[in-house]
Amino acid sequence: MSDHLPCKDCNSKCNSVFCDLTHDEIKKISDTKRCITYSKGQTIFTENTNPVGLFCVKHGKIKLTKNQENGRDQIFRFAKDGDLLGFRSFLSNQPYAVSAVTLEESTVCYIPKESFYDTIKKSENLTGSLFSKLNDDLNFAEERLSTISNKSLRERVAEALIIFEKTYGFLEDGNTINLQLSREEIAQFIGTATESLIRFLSEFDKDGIIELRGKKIKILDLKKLEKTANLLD
Amino acid sequence: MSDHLPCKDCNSKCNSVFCDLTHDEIKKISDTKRCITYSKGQTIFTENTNPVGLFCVKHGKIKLTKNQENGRDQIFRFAKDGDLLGFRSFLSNQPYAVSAVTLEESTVCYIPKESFYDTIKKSENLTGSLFSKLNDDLNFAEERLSTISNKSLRERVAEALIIFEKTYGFLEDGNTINLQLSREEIAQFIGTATESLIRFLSEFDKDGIIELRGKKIKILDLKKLEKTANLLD
DNA sequence: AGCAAAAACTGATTTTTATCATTTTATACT
DNA sequence: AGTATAAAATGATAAAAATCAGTTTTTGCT
Repeated sequence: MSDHLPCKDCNSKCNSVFCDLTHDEIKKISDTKRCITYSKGQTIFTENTNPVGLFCVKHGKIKLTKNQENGRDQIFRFAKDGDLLGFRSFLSNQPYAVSAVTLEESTVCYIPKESFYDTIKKSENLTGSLFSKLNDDLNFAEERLSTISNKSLRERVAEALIIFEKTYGFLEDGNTINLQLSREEIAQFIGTATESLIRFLSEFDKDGIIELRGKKIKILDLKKLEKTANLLD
Repeated sequence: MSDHLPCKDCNSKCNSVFCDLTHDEIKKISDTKRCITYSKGQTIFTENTNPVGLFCVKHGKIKLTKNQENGRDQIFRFAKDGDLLGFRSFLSNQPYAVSAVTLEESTVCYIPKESFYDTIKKSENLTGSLFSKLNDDLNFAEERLSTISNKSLRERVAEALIIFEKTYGFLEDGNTINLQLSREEIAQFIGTATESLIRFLSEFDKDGIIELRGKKIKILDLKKLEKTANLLD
């Protein structure tokens, strides 16, 4: 499935690194891009394969995972509207470090290497945005590193829910997290056993901090959740 | 203490992002830099303070740490000859995310923001090197994240020793790791309690994989150590 | 050299988390 | 709708790691 709205008219443009490009620059990208719609659970690219281009998320939710030696997956981070995928492999000329898999139906625009490379050479703005994006990713990774090595599982479970909300926000009701993951996937993000995760979710539910309805999670008491995550001073 | 060898004559030049600069470019950096020698345990810069420039390691060993909520420190990574410090804060115009503390006497060259900024605007090479350095740091952080969430403490202890060796190499004898940390610091890198770390070090020593002599650690059987770290196929 | 302080180490115990086994609930399919 | 299958949940137990308490060793200092 394909869909060729020009980049300049894309809702996600200004969440992306292309926000400050000139008309001509954005047109160049736009003319060479190809938009693809993936249904839930499809793989956009796979770790250790060679990239031919990069991807910009038009809309959707995507997990970035890595296969571990022990056979399990780990979720490293999430991508949302406007996020650029695979540009690190592009910049460093190396295979993809992670796999990208959709968490719901998502439309992603493929940008060939060449047109991106031409633009980056000319545009100072784009270079700056890319630095800033890389920097954000690194900050996120270091935050996670710090969380995983210093916080208890209980704290990490609470923090994960807050991260989900910060990344994708709430549904219209104002308190249901706008992301549906399996318990296994949540555990893969937190770095724990599924059963252990479930225990803490149930506990938070019992304590009235959250409400579980299948895969939907409502945050009933954000302050308490933040406190549980040890995120308040 | 100060020492003004021009960058072009610096041994660490080609371990640094300045390796491929032109004569003029390197001269500009060189003319504005200021080299400072720190003794062991001194702080070069502190997290959450505002950067006025960046630092290039002429020679020495430096730990990059972050203070955790629970009062403890965590060591994120290490810097060695040629490494650039504080450039992320520079690029993103944000306070330092980490503190830099010397692990032994180290000479570090301070480069004012302006001269670096001028160079980066003109030099495609420098931009490329910076991307590549950021990318390496991010890969390292993600590797660590994956290690900490998926490996047992035993495996992580073994892996840490290998990382120390990969970063700083061996002494002339060919098997003593060229880095002396306190047990507490090693634990801060691995993300564990000091006592737990000590137990595994003692175990490896007993098993003939390593030899402990105070803070000096000899690797007697690298293959076994790699196997213990789960790093072989 | 001798002493105080800090760091390294060891043992016992508790806490945390993973694992295994099983039941309950939800989901997908004809 | 009814059944097969997968996912979620719960309980019991085992394993891993942290903590606490104390001893030994090392280091730094006069």
